[in-house]
Amino acid sequence: MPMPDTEASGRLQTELTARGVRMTRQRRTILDVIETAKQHLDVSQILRRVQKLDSTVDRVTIYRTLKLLKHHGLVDELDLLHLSGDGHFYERRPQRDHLHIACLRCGKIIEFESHLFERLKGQVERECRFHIVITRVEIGGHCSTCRTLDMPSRQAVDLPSAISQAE
Amino acid sequence: MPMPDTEASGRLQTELTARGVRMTRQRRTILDVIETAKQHLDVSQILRRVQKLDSTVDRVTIYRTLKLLKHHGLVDELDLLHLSGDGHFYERRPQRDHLHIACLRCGKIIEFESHLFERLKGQVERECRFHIVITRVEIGGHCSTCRTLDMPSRQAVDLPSAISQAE
DNA sequence: TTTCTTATTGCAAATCATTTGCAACTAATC
DNA sequence: GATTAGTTGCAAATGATTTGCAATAAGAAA
Repeated sequence: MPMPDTEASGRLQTELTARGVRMTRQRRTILDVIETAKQHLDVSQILRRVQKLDSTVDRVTIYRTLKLLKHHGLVDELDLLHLSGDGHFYERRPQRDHLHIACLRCGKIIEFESHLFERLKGQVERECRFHIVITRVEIGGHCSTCRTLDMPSRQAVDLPSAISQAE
Repeated sequence: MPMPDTEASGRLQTELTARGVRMTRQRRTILDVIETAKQHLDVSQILRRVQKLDSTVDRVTIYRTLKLLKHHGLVDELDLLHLSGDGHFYERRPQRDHLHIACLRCGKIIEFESHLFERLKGQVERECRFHIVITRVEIGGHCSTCRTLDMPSRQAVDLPSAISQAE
């Protein structure tokens, strides 16, 4: 599932620099990896890709950079319903919210935008007198392909390993 | 934030027994605690309450029982936007889905049901040809009280998203 | 009820993701 | 180029969750 390619490459770097954050060789590499990712990456995947470009970068630096980005609201942290363990996944924060729809059988992640969700947010803001800053929607179930295959259904939550993080 | 008190107490136990799961003294206590909880509990909170009733119960047993309940789809696991660390919170699975709305300043959790969300799910099922099994919606922002006080709370100081978008 | 089989438990140790302390390093500023 | 505060890599610490194992107890059968 490709991520919406809505932002110019290098935007994260621009954003951070504009906010007075010091730009290092390591950070540039990490930002580049996140920015060009076609899917949601977890820390280990980011590390692997970063180290292909610069083998000296340490895992800790990934953590620190991700924390920085989170604090600046430039990436979102997801856990995709814990489909594959308790790790977290990261994506550039998009301008429009989208739902993450995860197939519990094959692990595919679908991203979905909907005006109904926008209306739902409006309802929450009005009826709860709440100012929404961030949203996260994760939906689990069975995708059309897996339903067609009609495999015997396993317990919904019983397949932590169904998801291959293959790259 | 009280949880909707829609299910008869003891239902978890009934469900598990019906599925042929062995019922132990420890499990009964743990199920009881989860079932009568008025709020979302994390593992430590569950442990504390369980040990008030039976001090011999070990933390490990809480983990194992929660895993059991998850596998049977009887509880939902939330992380409430990592408002307080990376721990997980648990609640009985409700019959109607609800949104979790978390105040990034005071940490209050509001539960909200909406027909718009039901429509949104219908849209996903139709347009993505997807069969929904489980949903999780977590919304972060500022509640009416905190907006009225209009004062940055120190409690929320290390909340990633609180900082990011507030400015 | 007593026996039997097998799942469950508590404890200790292991594992896994993430964080922290610290000395060496380096980007941005003068 | 010198200065300084922020950043890095490494090793060790932390915190949540899991696992190995021997002892125990639930539920079925006798």
